[in-house]
Amino acid sequence: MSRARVLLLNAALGPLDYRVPHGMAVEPGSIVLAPLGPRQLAGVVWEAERMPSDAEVGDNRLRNLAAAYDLPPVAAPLRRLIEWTADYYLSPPAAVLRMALASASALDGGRTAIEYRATGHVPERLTAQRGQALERIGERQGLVRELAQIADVSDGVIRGLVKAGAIEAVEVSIDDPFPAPNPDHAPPALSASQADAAGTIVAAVRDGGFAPMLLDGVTGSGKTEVYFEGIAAALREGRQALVLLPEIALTEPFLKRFEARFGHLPVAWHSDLRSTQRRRAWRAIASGEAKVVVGARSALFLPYAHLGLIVVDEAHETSFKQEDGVPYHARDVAVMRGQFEEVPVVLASATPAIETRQMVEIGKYRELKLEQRHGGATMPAIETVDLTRDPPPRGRWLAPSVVSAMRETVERGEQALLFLNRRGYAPLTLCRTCGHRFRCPNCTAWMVEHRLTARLACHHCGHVMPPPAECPECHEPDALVACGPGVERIADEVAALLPDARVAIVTSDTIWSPAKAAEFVGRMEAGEIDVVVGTQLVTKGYHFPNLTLVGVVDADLGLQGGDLRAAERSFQQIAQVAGRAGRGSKPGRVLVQTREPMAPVIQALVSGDAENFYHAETESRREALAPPFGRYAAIVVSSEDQAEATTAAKAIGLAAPQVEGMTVFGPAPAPLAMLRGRHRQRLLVHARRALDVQAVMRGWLGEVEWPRGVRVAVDVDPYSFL
DNA sequence: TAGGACGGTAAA
DNA sequence: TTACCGTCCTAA
Repeated sequence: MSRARVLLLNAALGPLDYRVPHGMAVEPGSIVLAPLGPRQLAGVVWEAERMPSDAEVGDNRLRNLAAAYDLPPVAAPLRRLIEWTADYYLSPPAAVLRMALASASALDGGRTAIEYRATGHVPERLTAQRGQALERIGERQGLVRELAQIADVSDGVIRGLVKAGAIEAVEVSIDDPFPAPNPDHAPPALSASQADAAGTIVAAVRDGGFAPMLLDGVTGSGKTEVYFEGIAAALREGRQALVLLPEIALTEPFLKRFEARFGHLPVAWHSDLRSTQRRRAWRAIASGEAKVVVGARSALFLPYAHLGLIVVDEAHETSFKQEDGVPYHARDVAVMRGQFEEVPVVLASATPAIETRQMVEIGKYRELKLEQRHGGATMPAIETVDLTRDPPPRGRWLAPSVVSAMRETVERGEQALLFLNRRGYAPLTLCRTCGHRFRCPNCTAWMVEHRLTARLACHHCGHVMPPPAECPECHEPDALVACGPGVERIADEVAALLPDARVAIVTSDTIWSPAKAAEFVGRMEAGEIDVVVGTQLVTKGYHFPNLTLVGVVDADLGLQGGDLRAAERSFQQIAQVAGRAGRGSKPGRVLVQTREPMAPVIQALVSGDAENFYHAETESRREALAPPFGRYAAIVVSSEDQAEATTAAKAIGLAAPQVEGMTVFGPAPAPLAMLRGRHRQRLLVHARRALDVQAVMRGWLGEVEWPRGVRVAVDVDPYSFL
């Protein structure tokens, strides 16, 4: 009897055994439909020996598989990746599998229509009309109505011929195919160092095999053109290429550049796709028809038919770390996928993460360096503006020197960008009379005022309320004041200072779709915007030749909170936003407002001596055995009931095993002690590199029980300590 | 006694 | 996760 172990799309369940009915052929990787209780669920056949199940189920208790989908099986490298990801991030394999089978409707088939064509069989009763129809239709194929028109007979005649067996129905796909990008459409003229780097990537793609590379080039050095050559090589080899971008807002400029280079658009994959687009893209990826896929991190787990290259652009971006569901880091998983698929992986960044630099250092990744900006552009000069010496007037946030630089820039007909990583108008609303602060009822967070949409909003749970007319505590009217700046408030300030300047606000509130991003890019390029005020959304990817001034409104913002990566992240963010300046023929200037101009991060930016800063950061991490020299894992215990969360967290803490090389801190209230109505306690686990911390934690958490309302989430390699 | 809320458990 | 079952409670 033939049995199959199936991993179903049900995160709560391990693999289950089924009987394979007669006439059904399955192999490891086959996508199947299996009965589960009263329902049917999709799943994938797995090697039984790799997916141990708790107890063997006797043959007599097995149920038959309901169906095998007519789809290519999930290939072994992807199955290994799913196992690895589940194992490393302590997540259910089924939850990872769900990301691979991303679209339930994709399994059921593409959009089809029924067309008809002649079979060659001559019907018994061959009337004049039937004869005419068959003669005129010949080899042609089409809908009943179309054939009737061609033959100049009524629909009935055609239907009669179908019944008589002279014409047959065929199911055809009516999804338009994705046109294949052409590697020879418009090859670029590369600089010597670009050509060098491109040559290495091309060779790696041609040779095949796992080859992790860091493409480390200053902002504006033309990294995209370089890895495009790798994509061209993959296309010539008849293989697929995957490009991961950190934000869907960045896909738009990418698509334009891609189309200019390859003549056609790549296939886009992101959370904003409509279900029909998603289904079509998934099927094209699985069949191999989709040659180049550009997408957000979720594109990483798709079942590529012949993958030849993976590119992670802006690889230092923290948005590659997924925070909910399976908490994986797309940059790290991309490298693992490259290893299992045996294909090169290019991590592109102007400001690589310390983890990535360390891999270069120990010789695991090859480094491709681009030291110069492309096309003769120079790196912008970075200057500090000491807010303690050159302070803005009361109630304003732009220092006089920044204002005059901005004025000059706009008067020259050039564009300026002000960067502040704070959405909305003001981060806190306060009652001047009684001191009441507006806080979110569900989270440990202030309600942020948004004037554009006229409401207060919580940035963590989405709770909104209308702007209050009076203080809810003391009922004093006109006593409420907005505290601190957000991008909207800076935009107001710019409008007051330069009344004629055209100001655009760029945040996830205004750029929430690729279409919106395209519109913004278009207005920027057409010169319809003088000053952009934006959050981290504008720090990367964009290329505006006429943008010559960048102002960083608050460089100290990112250094708060004592996060282990705070200094590194500040450096990356400011270096990236500075990199938007002077990308064309005109030189760029960057003004960084800070209260601590002597802080190492700021000094590193101003002096351009990043190496020293990185070296110091790396050494302090090494000393603290912080990543990548050691590992952290966070255990977040949450419940709607505060006492329940605390009790469960304590129980987990008490059950912590004594293991050499592992230290457990906490429990303590998590940094956001309340989030979306759930009280949160956190334990932080630190482990030496060599320790199999996942195995220890599996054993540990497997022993502890907690009540139904308590959720325990493990985050391996957490990014937000905040 | 019907019906609903809740908790426990099986699903192959 | 979802479905189902038993228990307990309340309303009628």
